[in-house]
Amino acid sequence: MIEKSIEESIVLSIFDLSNQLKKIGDEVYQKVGLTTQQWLILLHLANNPNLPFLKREEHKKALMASELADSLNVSRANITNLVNVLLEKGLVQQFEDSQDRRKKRLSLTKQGVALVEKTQPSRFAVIEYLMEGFTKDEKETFLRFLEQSMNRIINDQERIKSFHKMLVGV
Amino acid sequence: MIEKSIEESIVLSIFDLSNQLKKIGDEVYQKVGLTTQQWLILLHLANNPNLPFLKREEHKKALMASELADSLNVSRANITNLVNVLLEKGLVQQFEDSQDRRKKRLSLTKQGVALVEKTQPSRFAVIEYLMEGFTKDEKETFLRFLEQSMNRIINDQERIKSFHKMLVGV
DNA sequence: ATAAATAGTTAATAGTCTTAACCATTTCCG
DNA sequence: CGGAAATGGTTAAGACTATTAACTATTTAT
Repeated sequence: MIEKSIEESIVLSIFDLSNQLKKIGDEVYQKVGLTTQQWLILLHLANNPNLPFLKREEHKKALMASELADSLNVSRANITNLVNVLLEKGLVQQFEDSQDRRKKRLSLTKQGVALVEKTQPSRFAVIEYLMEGFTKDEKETFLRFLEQSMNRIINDQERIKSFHKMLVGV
Repeated sequence: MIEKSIEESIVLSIFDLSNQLKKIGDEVYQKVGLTTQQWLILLHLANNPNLPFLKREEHKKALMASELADSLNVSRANITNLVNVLLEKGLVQQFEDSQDRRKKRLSLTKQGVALVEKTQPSRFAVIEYLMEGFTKDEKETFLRFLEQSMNRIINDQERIKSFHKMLVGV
C-alpha cells in the first residue's frame, strides 16, 4: 500500500495538468497549422517575458537555434526542423550574426508578430479562467514554488542523481 | 510587446517543470527498461492514492485498459501496446472479468509490486527535495490550485472551447 | 431481435525526436 | 602563431510513441 503524500500528489497533478494544457493548446495551434513546440518558438521570438528561460537569463540579441534548444530541452537538430517549418510559413526570418558567422539569429516576421498578437487574448482568457478564485498572493507563492523546483533541477543535478543511485541494483 | 502576467508565467512554468520531471523520471525508469508511460501504468495498478485519476473516481475492481487510456489521455490501442511490454516483462498480469467477458482486468505481479516498492524511496526523496522549504499550508494551496484547474478543464470543456472561438478567422 | 455501445486488438502510418557524422567558424592555449 | 577543441548549424537514418481505421467479441438498450 502506497501512502498518501501531498508532495507526490502535487507532482502527479503537475504532469496531468501539463498534459491537459498541451492538448488544449494543440487544438488552438492546429487551427493555424502549428504544433505546440513551434508555437513555443514563436513565443520565444516574441520575447514573451513570462517564459522561464527568458526570465533566467537576459538576451540582448535575437535568439539563435541553440538557445531555443536549451530552453525547450531538445536537440539542435530538432530545432532546425521546427524552425524550417516556421520559415516556410513566413512567420520567422533568419539572419547571420555580424560578429560570429557560425550563428544565425532568428526573429518574427510581420506575419509572425501579427499571429502572436491575434492569439494572445484567447490564450489569456483560458489561463485566467483556470486560475480564477485564487488571490495574487497565492499565485505568487505558487510561482515561487515552481521556480524553486526548476532551479533545483537545473542547479543540483548532482544531488538529484545521488537520489537515483539508491536504485542501483534494482 | 507582451505584458508580464503571473498567470501565464505559472502555465509556462508548469510546462517547463513537467518536462524536466519527465526527463528525471526517464533516467530512472530506463534503468529498469521502462518508459514514463509504462511506469505510470504500474503506479495505477499499485493503486497509488496520489494519482489524480484515482482521486477523482473510486475504483473497487481492478483497472482495465480503457480506464488507463482515460487517465493517461491516450488511445486504447496505445495502452494495448504499453501493457504488452509490461506483460512480457512479467510485471503485470491480466484476467477476465467474471461478469463482463469483454473486459480484462489488470494487476501487478509479485515482481511488479516489488519493483514499485523498491523505487518508491528514491522517488519520494527527489520529490521532497524539490519542495523543501514550503509549508504544509502552501503545499495544500498548490494542490487545490492544480485540482481546480484540472476540474475546470474536465468539466467546462464547452466554456474553454468558447474562448478558442475568438480565434475563428485567424 | 436488432442496433448501438463498449472493450480490446491489429495493421498501417504519421509525427516527433534523437544520434551520428559532417562542415564552417571561432576560441583556447601550449 | 598554429593546431586542437569547442560551438553553431545541418543532414540523413532511424527509433519511438502515438494515432486512426477496421475488425472481433460481448453486452446493453429499445
